[in-house]
Amino acid sequence: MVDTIITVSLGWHSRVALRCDTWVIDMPSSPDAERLMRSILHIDMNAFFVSVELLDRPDLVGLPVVVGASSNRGVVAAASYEARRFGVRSAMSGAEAKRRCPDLIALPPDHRKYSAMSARVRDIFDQHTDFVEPLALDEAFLDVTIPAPTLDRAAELARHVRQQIFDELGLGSSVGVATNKFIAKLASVDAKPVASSTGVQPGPGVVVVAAGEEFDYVQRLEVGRLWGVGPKSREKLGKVGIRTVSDVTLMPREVLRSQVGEALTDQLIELANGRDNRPVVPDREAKSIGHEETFGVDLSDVEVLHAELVRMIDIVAGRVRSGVGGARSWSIKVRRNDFTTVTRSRTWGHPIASVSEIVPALDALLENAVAGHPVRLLGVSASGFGAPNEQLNLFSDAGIERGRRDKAVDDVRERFGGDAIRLAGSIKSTDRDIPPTRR
DNA sequence: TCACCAGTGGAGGGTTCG
DNA sequence: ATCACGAACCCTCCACTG
Repeated sequence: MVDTIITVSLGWHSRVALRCDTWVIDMPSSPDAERLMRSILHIDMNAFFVSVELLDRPDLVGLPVVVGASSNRGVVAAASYEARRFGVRSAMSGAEAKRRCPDLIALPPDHRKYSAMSARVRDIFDQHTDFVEPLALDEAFLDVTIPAPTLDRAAELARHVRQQIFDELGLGSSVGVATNKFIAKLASVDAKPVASSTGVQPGPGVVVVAAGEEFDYVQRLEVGRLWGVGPKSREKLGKVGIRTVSDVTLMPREVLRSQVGEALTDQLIELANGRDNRPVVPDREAKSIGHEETFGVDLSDVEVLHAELVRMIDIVAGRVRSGVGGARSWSIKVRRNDFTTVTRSRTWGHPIASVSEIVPALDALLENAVAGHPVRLLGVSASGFGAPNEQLNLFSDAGIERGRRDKAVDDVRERFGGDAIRLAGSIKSTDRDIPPTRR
């Protein structure tokens, strides 16, 4: 587990960092709490998608711009601060955004562009620490304890990184500095610009929550600000009179547990006291890979659904093969037109990724999941990754054929692009030259 | 035969987050 | 009835094992 051990001397005591795992502190004698302190940064890009687009469209700077929501069906993926003045928020429907701000400019999203820019931001982070944990394209945690053992030094570093991102990439960001992840993330919110109906205030850019002030910092916050408390849990907590973070610290453990369960209770108590000992984990590996789509119109035709299923399995299996190679568990997800959602899954004794092996199994689950209802959404996902067992294939001709075919498909796509080849099973009967088979 | 363990792993449903 | 998508994680039930 431990691939690198770094020891640094920090004055009269030393620290040992176990890479990819956790922090262990070499503690000589006195029970000085400060000794356990880490320097954590939460860096959040300001209106990231929009800001990236504006680099190519300087004419739009200062105007209300959103990415996404170009059709009335889509939602806002990111909004400029000028757009936020009108109450436009991310995840808002396009129709609603347009209603609040009639002059809104909506740009189509270009995910590849944002990924590329995100990688450049990441390069800057990497110059300052090995401990970078991305949360999304536009935000990350950095453990900078090694270059900046005090929060003052960390704040200095934060200002430097922020300046560097602006100078080299032309993008704005906000940084929270604290002794743990949770507090750092809260602080980065306070570091952001503020858009009100009167105008856009710049915001401090870097906000530090000093060591020892974590508890006071969170007490007055609304309970929904705690990580893991969404609308449902908020509702449950409200039933027992909990509205603020402070209420959580005053409530008996058992009451919390009865409302939100064991795991969340433990987490809430820690966070509500301003504590959070989760390490910054670099290079987190994906535990599942999936793909799902909501159809333009609800689908009822079994044959069409089958074709869609094959298409999605093909997409996911391709990604799985290009990763670890195979997955033991494969599941489908069906959302019916009445919004009920069901999942069905199957687990194999060994990892697989061969379409011809997966399709029949998931197809059998599909019928059961659909149960005659029109389908609004269909999804496929894989988990339990591992290398597929080649040995098994060697003993059967069919296995060898399977392996060869999937490999051939991957190769064609590699050279000629993802659309160059499709599986026959993913072609709807109406697309074919032959009439649909009767069922 | 019943009850109880404790642990493990699969299934299926659900919540949260960005 | 907040919309889409992708992922992580949690809870509960259940079967199996020793």
